[in-house]
Amino acid sequence: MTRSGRGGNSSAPSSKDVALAAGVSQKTVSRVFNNEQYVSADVRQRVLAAAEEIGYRPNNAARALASGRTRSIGVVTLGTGLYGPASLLVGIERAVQNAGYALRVVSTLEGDPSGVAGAVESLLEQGVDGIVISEPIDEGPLALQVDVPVLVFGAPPSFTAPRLITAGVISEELARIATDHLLDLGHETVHHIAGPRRWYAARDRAEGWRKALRARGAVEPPVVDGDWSASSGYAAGRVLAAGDVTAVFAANDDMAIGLIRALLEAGRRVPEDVSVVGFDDTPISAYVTPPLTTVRQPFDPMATAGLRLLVHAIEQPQAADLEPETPPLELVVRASTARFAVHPG
Amino acid sequence: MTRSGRGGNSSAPSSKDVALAAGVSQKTVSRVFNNEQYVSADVRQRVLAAAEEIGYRPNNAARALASGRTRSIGVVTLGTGLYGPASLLVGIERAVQNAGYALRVVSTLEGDPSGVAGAVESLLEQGVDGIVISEPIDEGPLALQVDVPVLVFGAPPSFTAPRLITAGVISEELARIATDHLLDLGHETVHHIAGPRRWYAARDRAEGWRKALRARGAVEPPVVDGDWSASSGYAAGRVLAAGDVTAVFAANDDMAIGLIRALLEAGRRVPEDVSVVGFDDTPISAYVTPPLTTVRQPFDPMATAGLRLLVHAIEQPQAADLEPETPPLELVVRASTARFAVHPG
DNA sequence: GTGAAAGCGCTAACAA
DNA sequence: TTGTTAGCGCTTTCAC
Repeated sequence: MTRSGRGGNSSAPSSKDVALAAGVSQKTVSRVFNNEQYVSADVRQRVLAAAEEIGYRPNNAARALASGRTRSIGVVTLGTGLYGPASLLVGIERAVQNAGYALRVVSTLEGDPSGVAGAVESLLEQGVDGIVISEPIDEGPLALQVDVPVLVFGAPPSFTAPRLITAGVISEELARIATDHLLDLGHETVHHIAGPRRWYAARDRAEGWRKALRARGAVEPPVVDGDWSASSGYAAGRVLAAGDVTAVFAANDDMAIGLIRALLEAGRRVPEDVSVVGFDDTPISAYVTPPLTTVRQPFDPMATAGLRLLVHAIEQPQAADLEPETPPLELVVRASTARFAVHPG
Repeated sequence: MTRSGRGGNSSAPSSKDVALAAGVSQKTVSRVFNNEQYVSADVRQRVLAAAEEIGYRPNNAARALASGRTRSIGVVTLGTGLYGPASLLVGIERAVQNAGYALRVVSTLEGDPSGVAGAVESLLEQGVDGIVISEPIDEGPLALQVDVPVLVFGAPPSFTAPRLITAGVISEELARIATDHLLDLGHETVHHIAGPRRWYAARDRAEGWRKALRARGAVEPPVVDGDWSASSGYAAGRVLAAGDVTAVFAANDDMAIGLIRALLEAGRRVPEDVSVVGFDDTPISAYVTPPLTTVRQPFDPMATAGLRLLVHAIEQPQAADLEPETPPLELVVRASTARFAVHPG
């Protein structure tokens, strides 16, 4: 057992080994692997060949320690498979990689005592150059003591951090569009099945719905609470089916699907008796019965746009923040909505 | 500007600063933060207080460099929002955190030239103690040169690595259960809408379906190819509706939903004319019309069980691998399947 | 129980 | 264009 006794696998070749094999200094190897200028093509070749030969792989921990930068971004996500958060995470993954950064993920189970603050702390320990908080929920005012930039999707008013960037605040706008669509079809008012109140995304949608109603002077029916699940949409549907409803805007497609099921079971036809609009445009929404009218969340553009701001803040700390761009908003009209007609019964 | 010029933020306190403040040696601070023994309660208190006071946070890069271990696990995932991969990722996230490790994620877009090998390489550079390959697709024989243990979900025969662990090989079994259910209902045979052939998960399901048919001596209709999307299920449904079908097993719920839509549009009733079974038990499957009979993929137990093996292999490199445990298999019977009856028409 | 010294593999600053 | 030197913040070894 002649291991070095020190860190890790004594056999993993270091840049020193490469230098030795290529007959150059260790610093030159470093230059080559960082694509610095002032390395002759010849030397670069030799170094690369030697590295390949002995199976050298740069050690990121050492690099991070020496440079103080990790070229990695941490994301705080919710530990749920919900379509929204999951899709946003996928978009963030892609965008982070495209920007040339590595991704570290910490998930905060809902109800987690340490919550977002704990997750951020853990990312900071791991070492990240920037942090993304995806789909935040309200856990009370939160002051983040961080010196890296923090990107939050959903502009929650109770977050503070020295270098806070917000992006993707379009739920409200989309909710207005959804509600307006129903109002435009002649419905006197629109009911709303909301997501959990602690979610900023749920609040934004409820707010957009409310504003659309007020703008038309429509009466504002009480919000029915859901938890994003189809099952909660179903429960809400049973409640709504008992009263008189002609139009419902559900805060996501899953709840819309549960709602439709409850409506059908109660003998209400969709869209003849009740029009339903969802939110997200999940891939199956076009194939349920009836195909669902919904608004599309542009997750990928949101992630790309947000990351652009974050990377800018990381790499140009002095510069002013970039202007956020607004991703395209889209209403997808399918068969779950129809013009309001006075009931024959 | 009196920055050290060296790595990172010169103001971030180090264990040396804590040592100074607490009047102990730097090594003692290290002991405290690693919960080593042989530190008096008194000293431990003082160190912790001092650390708190000056806002000390251990630096993981330095720790990794010195120890050769990162206490992090890397996962190679597909950059898709598909329910299966996304749910498995969520389970892995949770399991990794529970095991006290940090998570690094690299996604491989399908069609990515460097593919899994490139993703693994990038994780190795980042430094991980173990690697998880989630939902792999076949990119040809792949020999991973890695000295950390690698956990693969789905036991693909063409992966090799010095310390390979496989878990979650239950798709085939579940597919048999789904197919048997239809056969038990009296259907003479069962059609299959498969996922993309490059996915091991798709192959396993097709294989389970095939074995179930053979075990009963049922004729084996040609497989209809899908791509996991509801849209491809719909396309497959149009094809199937043209022939005579009484029972279909779709390789996931989304395709089943698309299929049902196509069937309904073609005037076939579900389940009266055609029975349909899906795969996954997505949260909405109970609320579509008709509610879908499906088999449940136990993602969380799969992730937990897999990670147990991986962490064991990381922490007890000498010991034999643990025995894999089989998560519970579950058929969820709802309203999309019915006993076969000779058509009145 | 505690501390001193060395060094993990790399980058930064400066020199040649 | 290349090399030398120092040192990032920690863990390891070994001495006390």
